Amino acid sequence: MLGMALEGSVHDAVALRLAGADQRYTAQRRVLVEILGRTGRPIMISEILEAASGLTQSSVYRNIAVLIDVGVVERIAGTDDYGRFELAETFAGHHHHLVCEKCGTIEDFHASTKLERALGETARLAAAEQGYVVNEHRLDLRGLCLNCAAS
Amino acid sequence: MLGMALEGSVHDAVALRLAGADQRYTAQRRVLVEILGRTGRPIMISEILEAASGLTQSSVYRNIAVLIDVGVVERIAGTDDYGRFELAETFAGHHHHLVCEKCGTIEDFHASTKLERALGETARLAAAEQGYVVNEHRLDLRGLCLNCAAS
DNA sequence: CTCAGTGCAAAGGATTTGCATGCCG
DNA sequence: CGGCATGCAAATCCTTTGCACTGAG
Repeated sequence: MLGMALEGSVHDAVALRLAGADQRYTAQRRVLVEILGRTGRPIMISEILEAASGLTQSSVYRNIAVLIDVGVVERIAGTDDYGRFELAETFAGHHHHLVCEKCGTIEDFHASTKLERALGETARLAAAEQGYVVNEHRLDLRGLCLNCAAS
Repeated sequence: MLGMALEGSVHDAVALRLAGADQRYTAQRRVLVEILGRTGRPIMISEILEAASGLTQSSVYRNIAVLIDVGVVERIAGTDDYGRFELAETFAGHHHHLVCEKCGTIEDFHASTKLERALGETARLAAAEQGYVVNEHRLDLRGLCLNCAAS
């Protein structure tokens, strides 16, 4: 599983998005998408730098910014203030996060259809009540990951 | 409404928390609690400094840290990386956030009993499936605030 | 008196930007 | 060739910390 490449369709879709913004799908950007896609949880810049050698910190920041601009990557805020990044829901599918309050690690999880329905309804209600234009919802469950709960 | 003081019971409870940690409820800390309590949404340090004159930035950071330590204040992460702070749920009541994706402002809102029940159930399920110890849940609705939707 | 609390200035640390060079189209 | 992409280093900006002073108990 590890080391396996992402489906080509993902890269094609990303290339399309970049092309639409007159941006190139360079080797480094491809590596970033590959890493984020395989990891399956939001990761920090430092983790990206460890995952692949030969990447420069500033270029990673710049390329992540570009990928965010074209809607391929999303920035996730956890409990600490280290930025974490993952593929946007268009590519990774709709999901939510389990945030460890001790180590800050974030994992993905999928909610039940029932809950998603309730969330959608709430979004509509809140929008109606407060005049908000609600684009999406995010559910975070905070607690201790398997690792931190043990120690 | 604005300019109205918080109920004394809030200050009493805060004083108790601080005393439990051998900390004093100083004038400046009282001002912070007063501001956060009246604002009713998570605000940035800069907003706190504007809301009251005579506060020093470093002292505000330090006092906010103390209040977080004793569980009176919580740090909220939005879309930008400016830290935002509000009274903990023990004092402000359980609620969720409407996050404006344009200006970053965060507003509080309360969810229906039905949704809260569904959220609790989801937390239990996720905990069971992933071995997580879930302490709390957070629901963010992302979109545009009244102000930004207009412009 | 003693020690936490406060202010001011300097230090930290993640993130951003300027600039010269490299490389794709 | 032209312009975006990249590396390196310097600059930013929120936040934290060192240190001396003040004030409450």
